[in-house]
Amino acid sequence: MQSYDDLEQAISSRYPELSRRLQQIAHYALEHPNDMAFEKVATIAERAGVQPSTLIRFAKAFAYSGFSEMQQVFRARLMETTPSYAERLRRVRQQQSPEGSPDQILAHFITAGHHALDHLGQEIDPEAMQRACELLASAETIYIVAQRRSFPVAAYFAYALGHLGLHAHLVDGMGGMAEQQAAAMRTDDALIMVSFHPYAEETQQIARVARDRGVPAMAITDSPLSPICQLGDPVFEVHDGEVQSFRSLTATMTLAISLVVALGQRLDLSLGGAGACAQTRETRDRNA
Amino acid sequence: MQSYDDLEQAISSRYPELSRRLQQIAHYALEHPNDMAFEKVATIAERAGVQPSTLIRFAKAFAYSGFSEMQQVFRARLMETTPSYAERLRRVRQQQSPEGSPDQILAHFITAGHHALDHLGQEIDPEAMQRACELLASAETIYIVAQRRSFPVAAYFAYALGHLGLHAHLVDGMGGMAEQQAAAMRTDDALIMVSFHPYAEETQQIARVARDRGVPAMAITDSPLSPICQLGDPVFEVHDGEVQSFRSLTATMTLAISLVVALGQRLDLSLGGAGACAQTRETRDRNA
DNA sequence: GAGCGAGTGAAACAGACGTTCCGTTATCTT
DNA sequence: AAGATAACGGAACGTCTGTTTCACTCGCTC
Repeated sequence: MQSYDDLEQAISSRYPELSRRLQQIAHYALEHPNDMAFEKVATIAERAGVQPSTLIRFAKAFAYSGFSEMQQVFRARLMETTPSYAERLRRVRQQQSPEGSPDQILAHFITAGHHALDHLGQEIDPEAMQRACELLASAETIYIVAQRRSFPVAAYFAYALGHLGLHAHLVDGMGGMAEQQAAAMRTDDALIMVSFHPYAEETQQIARVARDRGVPAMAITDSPLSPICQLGDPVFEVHDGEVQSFRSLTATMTLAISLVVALGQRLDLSLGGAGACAQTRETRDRNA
Repeated sequence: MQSYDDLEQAISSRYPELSRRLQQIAHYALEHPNDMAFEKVATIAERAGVQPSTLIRFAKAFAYSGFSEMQQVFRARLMETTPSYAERLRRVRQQQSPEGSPDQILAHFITAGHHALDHLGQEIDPEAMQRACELLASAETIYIVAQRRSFPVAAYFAYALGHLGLHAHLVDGMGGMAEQQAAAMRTDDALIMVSFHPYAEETQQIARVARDRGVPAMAITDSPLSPICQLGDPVFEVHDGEVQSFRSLTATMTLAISLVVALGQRLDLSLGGAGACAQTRETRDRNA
């Protein structure tokens, strides 16, 4: 029982057979693992509303020699993955521009990526994701438009949606035919727009075409002031790290894959179980 | 001096004026903050090679009432951002397949992204990044090849390298002309290959052409068993999260942007200061 | 309802801990 | 070179901590 995972599981599973006071401690331990790691027995006992001796009984009930030995497990939990992550976040907060050797630059973007992912989780509206899934699930054909720096995201959408067996059409503007490609959109289709500052004109153009033709459109962008904000619904605002105009697409790509997988699950469910599952597996083998 | 950031900065800045033993402790404290948070005075003293009393002198030198008070700062550091992040990582380790509502799926990929970034930092060889930069810096034209799921990475490379003012050529195989496009490669060019399981045949084909023609080639792939491992140098092995065959490109894209920025910095340096800087800024404004 | 056993609370104990103190050593000044 | 000052090592001290012990209570069984 040296890992916290094991201990946590043991506490959970043996909870019912514990005595009342021991349950009280189990409750407190799982809810305040930080206290368990740092505080003295007396402090924890007081906060949990038990006697210090009961804490030792608790530890012994889980085969530790005493409380101190159990406390080591709670401390190890804080040491395992944490320090490097928190450490690096701290660095980036202080030093904004990446400098030095290539691996220092890599370390910088890794940290910036962590940051972006954290924010992504906090800022995305669950209800908007739900709406986006429904929008895409009911579309006959899905058009995707994104230029320049956003283009890799579009390429990813096109590839992944194709894998779900959906009709996905990448409006790449090849041969200057973007608007002609977009002109084929119908009201039972859907459009995915991705655009970041300074917002390529071509993308806005197609967004307006979609609005005029009544084609439902969702958007991924970087600011509520973005011109495509009024042209899409739902709109996802993503804040990726940016350095010297080079935007890391970490958060954006994560949002993209999440949408695709959520959509895939929704389609599986609506088709119902086994058959759909087989279809997914069949699709899977065509990967590159 | 209640935040770890302040303490760290104070230790760094006052380091020169400290006595020899106190410097010894300063060194140890910054390198082993975990020990400082958890271990007893005697343990830390032994590991740092000083007497316990010296540790108290150290703490008092930074205006703490004693060692214990200073230790609280090191402990607080571990509590601040940690639990949620480590907690989520733990969940993902247990539950591999994402299920549930769209935002739960998003949360899953966010955590997987954190994971992938952590590993990226540990696994990438700094020396290989250095070599890759030199390779790309000295190339006349940079060719990029990647198919299907890897294609978004190639698109990103092509866009970003173009922004550095380099000749970047995306071998997209349009119209089945991939090999003809590749045939233009010369020995003073360079090739970037990106390929993940199951390794598109077209990419391997072009990799062989490059080898036969003596064109230096770097590779990003997902396994040492990948067929392009022997065809490239340096080779970067990246382990992105994968769910139901949908590969999150988080780590790969982070590596890509890092390479590009490191390369950009190298070019700036070799061109020398102001002029190159202005060029970068000029390029910046053309972004989309 | 009496006897039994596990569970619990509170105080006592032994050991460890952080801290202080003082003799010694090193470093810089005059 | 000698003194003065700061730094240091190591032992001693008093406190605090984890643990143990034991008396007591509660809940069950016969």
